[in-house]
Parts: sequence; structure tokens; C-alpha cells
Amino acid sequence: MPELPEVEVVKQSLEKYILNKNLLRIIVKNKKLRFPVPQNISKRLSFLKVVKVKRISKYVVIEFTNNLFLVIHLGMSGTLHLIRNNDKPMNTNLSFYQSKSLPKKHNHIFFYFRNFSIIFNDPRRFGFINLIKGEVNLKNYFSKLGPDPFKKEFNLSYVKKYFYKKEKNIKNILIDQKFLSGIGNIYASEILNLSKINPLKSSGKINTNEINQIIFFTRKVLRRSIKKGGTTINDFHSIKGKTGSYQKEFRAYNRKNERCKNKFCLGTILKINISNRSTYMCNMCQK
DNA sequence: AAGAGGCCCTGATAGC
DNA sequence: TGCTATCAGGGCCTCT
Repeated sequence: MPELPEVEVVKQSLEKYILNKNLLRIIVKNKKLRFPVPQNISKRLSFLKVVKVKRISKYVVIEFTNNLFLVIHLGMSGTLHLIRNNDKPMNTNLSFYQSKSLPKKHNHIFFYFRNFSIIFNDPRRFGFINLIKGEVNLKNYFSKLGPDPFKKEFNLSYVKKYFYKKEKNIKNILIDQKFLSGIGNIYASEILNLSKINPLKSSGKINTNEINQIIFFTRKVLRRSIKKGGTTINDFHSIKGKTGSYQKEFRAYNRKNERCKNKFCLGTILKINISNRSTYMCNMCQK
């Protein structure tokens, strides 16, 4: 599910609640996620304080004292939920107020803090969590990822070099996390529509002007979506259950047979298939 | 060796 | 109503 904007929204709301708070313990209901939940995770993190919350690519990273980093990936359908604890002692831990946003099924991991809990829910279980000790190992863990779209390293010369040594269509490059980390299937369609580039176009044939367009619109789209609280299609919520609204501004994604929104364009949005993933594009202005 | 496709999993929706 | 088929926002693995 979540691409960079959704993860950023989760990170920002999570940070408000857990920064400088002590984690009391973790209860794992289901350790069979995309990768098995690390053994002893509760033991290793109990009573440690959250010193930082950050987003790296599509991951949320929670730094604890002791140089421990909890890495969370939401996969396609993962969500985090905040639940207020009631007054009962921690060991009767299943009594808490059910917020409207907490689903009944697939609540796999419970993170207990003093007055509230964070719950990791994920129906499809493509998400996962991991625990990493030390800055160096953290850096290595993410070493294969391309730059964050908002960082300086995502610039004309980097993109040019990358594009011209590849023989891949631009759409698949955009969602390749080794090239750039954070863009997924939705935002790739949006960015290419705004940039007026055909998603099937080979990266080697993309000129300087078009690269500049891609860089510009990548940042614009992601920034705007973060501002709107991300995209909600089925089930994305910030941790307090608020839905995002960027889907109202979709120009291509999910708009099959509708009119292209680009200025002076009379085209229609098509749904095509690239590497078994749907891609939306205008039949006229995206060359 | 890069790149396309399969696959992990559940749920929503469409079509009969 | 209830079946089957198709499709979902990710990313690792395998095969060519």
C-alpha cells in the first residue's frame, strides 16, 4: 500500500505520541509476516526510550536508547493504530478501548506504552518489522536503496547517468527502489502524466528537459500528497484513523476512460499493464 | 547481468 | 445467495 507520502504521514503522527516515551513491552500475536518477527524482540526493547522517529524510503524507523533501531515496513496493506489503554494493569492487556479505526482481524503486533498502545495491523502480511543494532548496521541495511526524492542526491546528473545506462521503461525505473526510494505504483502514474512522458518510453531516450520535469513533478506530487494526508483507496489511515485525501487529486491513477486533466489536452486516460501492474496514462499528451 | 515475471497473502468487487 | 475470477498501494527471488 503505502508509498512515501503515506509512510511520512504515519511517521509524523507516530512521532507525536511515542517520542521520548518508554516502550513497556511488545506482544506478538502473529510472527508470520513477510519475514518472521525477530525472536526476543520484546525482551530487547522493553523499558527503552524512543529517542527518534524517522522515515527512510518507505520504512518507518524508530530509534531507541541502546542504539537499537526498530524498522517497520507496511507492505501493501499494513497500518498502525493508536489505542488508549484503560486503567487496568498491563498484564490484563487485552482490555483497551476499541478505537473506531482498529480492525477486528489481523492485529499482529502490540506495542505497549504507559497510556496507549500502537498496533501493527496487516491483512495481507506483506509488511514486516526488523530490529537492528547500531548505526553502521542500519546504514548497511538500507545501502541498496536509491536516494530519497527530497534529497539533493536526486538531481539531473544522477538521473541522467542512471537512465542512460539502462534499457528499461521509465515507469519501471521510477518504481525501482534502487533508483529512487519512495515512489510506488500510484505516484509513478501521476508523475509521468504531469511530466507528459509515456510510461513505456525507454529511459535512454528521455531528454534533459524531460528529466527535469520528472524531478520537479516527483517532488511536487509527493509534497502535495503529504500535505493532504496521503492517499486513501481502501484502508490507509494515519495512526489515529484519519484518512488521507490525495486520491481526490488523482490525474491518472484510477481514472480509466476519463479526460486527461493536463492543460489544453483532449486526451483520455488509458489503463495499461506494465510488468503485471496497472499503469494509467493519457493517450495523447504522454509521448 | 539486467530485466521480466512469479509469488507471498487476504479481502473487495464483479460477473454469472 | 453463493460460487469463481480478478485485482490491489511492495519487493524478494528465480529464470532467462
